Amino acid sequence: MGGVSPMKSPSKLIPVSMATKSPTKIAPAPPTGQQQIITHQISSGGAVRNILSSPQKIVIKSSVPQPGQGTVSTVRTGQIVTSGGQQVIKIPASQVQQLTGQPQNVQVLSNKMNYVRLVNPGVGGGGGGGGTTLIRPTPSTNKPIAPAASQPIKIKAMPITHNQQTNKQRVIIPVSGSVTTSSMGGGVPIRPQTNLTLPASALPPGVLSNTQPGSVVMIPAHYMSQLQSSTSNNTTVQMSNQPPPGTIIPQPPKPQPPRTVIDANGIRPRKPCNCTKSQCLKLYCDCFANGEFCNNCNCANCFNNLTHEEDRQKAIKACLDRNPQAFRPKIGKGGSDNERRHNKGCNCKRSGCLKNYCECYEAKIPCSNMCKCVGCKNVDMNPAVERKGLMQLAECAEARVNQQKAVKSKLPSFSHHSPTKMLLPTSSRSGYCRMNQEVVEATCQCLLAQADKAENALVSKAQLEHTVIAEFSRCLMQIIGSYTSRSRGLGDT
DNA sequence: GAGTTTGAAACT
DNA sequence: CAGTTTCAAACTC
Repeated sequence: MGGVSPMKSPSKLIPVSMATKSPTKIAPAPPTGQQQIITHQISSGGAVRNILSSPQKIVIKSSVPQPGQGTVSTVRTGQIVTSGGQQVIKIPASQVQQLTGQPQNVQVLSNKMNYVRLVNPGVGGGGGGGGTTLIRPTPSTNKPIAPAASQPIKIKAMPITHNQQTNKQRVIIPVSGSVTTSSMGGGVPIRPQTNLTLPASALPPGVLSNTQPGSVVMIPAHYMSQLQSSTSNNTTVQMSNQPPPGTIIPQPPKPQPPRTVIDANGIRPRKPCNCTKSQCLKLYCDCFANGEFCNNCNCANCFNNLTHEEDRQKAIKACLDRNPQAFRPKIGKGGSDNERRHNKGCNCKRSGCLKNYCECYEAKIPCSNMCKCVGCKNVDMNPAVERKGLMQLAECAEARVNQQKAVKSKLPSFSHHSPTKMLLPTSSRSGYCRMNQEVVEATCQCLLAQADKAENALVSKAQLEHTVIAEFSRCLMQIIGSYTSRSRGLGDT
């Protein structure tokens, strides 16, 4: 079978034991339904907090354009507002200012992977379509409002391309400029406007192209999420903690209990990483691999933050050089039924793909023919379940033969090998071949032929089953006979 | 919580 | 591209 179990058609199996955690390296399954209020917690002392501490107020409205959009809104920082059935995220202008040193306008995109983009006046971003919401800074803010921020801000929701699988919202904050927005209804995908040489599709969030006007900083949207959650608990942001202007250092506030709360989008918040040697700039780091800044992590010597943006970008580029798909979701849609599957497949050897070491198992999807795993038990349990039963029967029989032979020859038992990838002696270079697809299919065809034959003969169900089982027994003996004869041949040499 | 196991990523 | 090393998460005790 060429290393692939024929039973690994991607679909429905999900072992009962898989109920626990969301994959950390893998984008969670897409949430359903409309946008909901995000409930991430905001950390104390992190970049987010810094960003949020400004009294200035910007409303981000993210979602499908609806009638009623386009009204002018005045909001308070940190508030979550429902307007016209939509959720409104309020982002303090200082969040941008913290990052860029300048008042910024904000653009929010889409309801999944959203970006906020701040561009120079005249740089314009903006896309077409969709309604526009004008947002004004709240006059009652207790801080002076920067001139640029005092201008009404137009915000349009806009769909973002790619990353549909991650369902994460991200914010792109350009270095300076005014506000442009585009709506979800046909907006133009946001791309870095500067000299980034990476393809936009490969650009992970958090990439800062440069600090020139018009450049764009992409900020993982969980910052925004965190903002929201923090403000959902405390309707107003604590302004007293405002850091000095210009401080944009996302200090990963350390140890926090693992967040187990699932937000309203159905997304389990990312687990904090614990990287110690990678500086969170390699794909070992889940945060980095997911294109996110570290936040609330327990990592040491972390460079995956805005203060090390240059290093971070280098690392991103290095990763993309090695693998242009490095930042694409590992779980994609595959097959005719469009079910989730691991794009690369796993390579598990010892876990049987039944532990979270296995990325497929972790993502709660059965292994597919993309996988090169050994001893895979993370197989589809659906239609082919009967076939699988037969296969397992055959495999168990083979395993017994192997064990007996191993005992006789005092060789290591093969019993640890995959039941679905039983090794058979052969003349191949490796010395073994697997019970391959051809054998399985041939066996199945034999069984089907016998079943058809019996069916046509109008025999009883019991007789039909007996016929099939007898045929299977014959096939099995043939397979085993083939194995043992070859094995003898090999063993003698 | 320390130590071990595991497999992906990185490296050679 | 295969083999090895490094790394961090998962797991075990």
